[in-house]
Amino acid sequence: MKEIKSQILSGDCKEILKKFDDNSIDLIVTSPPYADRRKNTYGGIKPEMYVEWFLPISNELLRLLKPTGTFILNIKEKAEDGERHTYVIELILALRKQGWLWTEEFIWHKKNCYPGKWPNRFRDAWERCIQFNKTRNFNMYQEEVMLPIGDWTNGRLKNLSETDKIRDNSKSGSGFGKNISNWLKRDKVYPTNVLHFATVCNNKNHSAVFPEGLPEWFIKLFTKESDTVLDPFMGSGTTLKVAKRMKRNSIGIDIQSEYVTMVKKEIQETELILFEP
Amino acid sequence: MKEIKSQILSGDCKEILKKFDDNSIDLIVTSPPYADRRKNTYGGIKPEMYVEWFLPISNELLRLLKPTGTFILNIKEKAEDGERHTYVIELILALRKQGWLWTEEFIWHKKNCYPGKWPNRFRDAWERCIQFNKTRNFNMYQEEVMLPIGDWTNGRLKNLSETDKIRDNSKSGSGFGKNISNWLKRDKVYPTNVLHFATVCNNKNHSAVFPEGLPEWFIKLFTKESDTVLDPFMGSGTTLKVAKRMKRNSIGIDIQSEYVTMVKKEIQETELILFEP
DNA sequence: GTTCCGCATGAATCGATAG
DNA sequence: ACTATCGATTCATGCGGAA
Repeated sequence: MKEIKSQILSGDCKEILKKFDDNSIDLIVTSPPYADRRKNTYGGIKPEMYVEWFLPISNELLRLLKPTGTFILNIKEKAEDGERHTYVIELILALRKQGWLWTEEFIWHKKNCYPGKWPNRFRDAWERCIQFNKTRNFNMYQEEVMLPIGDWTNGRLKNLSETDKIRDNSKSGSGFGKNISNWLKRDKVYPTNVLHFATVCNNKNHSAVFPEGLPEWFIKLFTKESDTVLDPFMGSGTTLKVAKRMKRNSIGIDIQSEYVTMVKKEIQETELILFEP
Repeated sequence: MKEIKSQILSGDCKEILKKFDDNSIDLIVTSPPYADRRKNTYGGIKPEMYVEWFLPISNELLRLLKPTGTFILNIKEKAEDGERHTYVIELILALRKQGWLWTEEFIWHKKNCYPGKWPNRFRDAWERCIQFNKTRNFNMYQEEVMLPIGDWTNGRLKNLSETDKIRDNSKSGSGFGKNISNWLKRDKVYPTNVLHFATVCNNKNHSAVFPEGLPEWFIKLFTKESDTVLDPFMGSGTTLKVAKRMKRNSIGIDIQSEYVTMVKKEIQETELILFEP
């Protein structure tokens, strides 16, 4: 059995990332601090400075990602003074200019979003999970994230006549009829680019920014066992915990030492459990 | 009873819009031709030219929208050569520069999205409904789009025992128990910025780009009766039909005269039905 | 009057082939 | 090399006729 390693490092990822080799990471899943002029965590990056602040970091990420690797950026712009900020879409443009390919934008639909009421807007129930790649030949293991097929098959495809099973696509060319018999055996479908996950609502002081299901989905989709996953803004370490459980090597970085201490402790506890008889 | 008017005009909206007065429209809901789509009907605007093509039109829209009005733009960028195009997010930036406020981005989750399979991406199941405003003091009638609350209340009511129902009935004598009627009153909740609508896929005549529920939702939310709704890219006229049914005045424009003829006919039929004894 | 079932269709995307 | 066309792939839904 190959050993799985979890590295947890304390400090500014802009500097720490420089220590890692070129083309060594299979997947980056991260949720960087959002621009916010009010809060003081991470020094409170101002919206106007966000792109400028992020580009040196993403430049390192581009260097150390494998050509077959993927970068998933979970982010959502804040509303301020009645408008959505533009720093996220400006960041997309800047990252493309930096050499990234903007492959896709997944929507994370937060089924139980934060409560609240405002006169000019409704509750924000979605975030962007933006997919960037270094090349067009990235790894994607689509079968790993297939879903149970919709209920419509129960009442519909259950009992097709023999003629339907034989029927080819001579009539319409719509394609549906061609391999109709395949559908009888099928019980799974590929997902879409809209992901439904409930938010985490724990009472701990260090709350996770996303539920475990979110990094788990991307780790399944873009890596295999023994691959290496990086989260340069580790926070409470959700990505790391999931990576470890799924037998992926992982690297987590955070500027706040209390997070680092906490995650190290939790990961060690996991190790103890894993090696118990 | 006030008369409700539906104006249906044929031609290039860039020119026709010039005829309308400043500050005369309460809501614009439209789905312009997407880049490189509908080549036969709109000539297929090249992605690189999209912003340039749209800005003169949006300039007119800005002029004729009331200060309290709202502009909803339904659009989605295509994937090409392995990447998402950037013209939509460039358009957002350009519209802000033109003077629009980017208030919100609603997600239309298409539950029955187009099928297909590719090695590098999943099916695209969402579109943007981008909200722009002229001022921060736009009208928003949030109560009009409240939703029945989810399983929580349903389950609660469903699980009430017979004795509970009888007991409550005996107290009030009004058919519904006091407690139950309280639950019913509280049976609504505000929606979020994620909208779930199936796409239109019937085997009827000209197909609509969005289901009636979509413009209906925005018309409820941003207008009241006798207000005026505009769709400069009318197409099969979904927005117009819904506006008429909801007693809003409406203006529809399309460059294709066959669409104009068709919608005119359908709207007239609606009138006949409305005025029948 | 329901329920069931056949059928067509949809702002899709990629890769190969042809001009 | 660059563009246009075509085939292959895939899934949830509304409509209408039948049971």
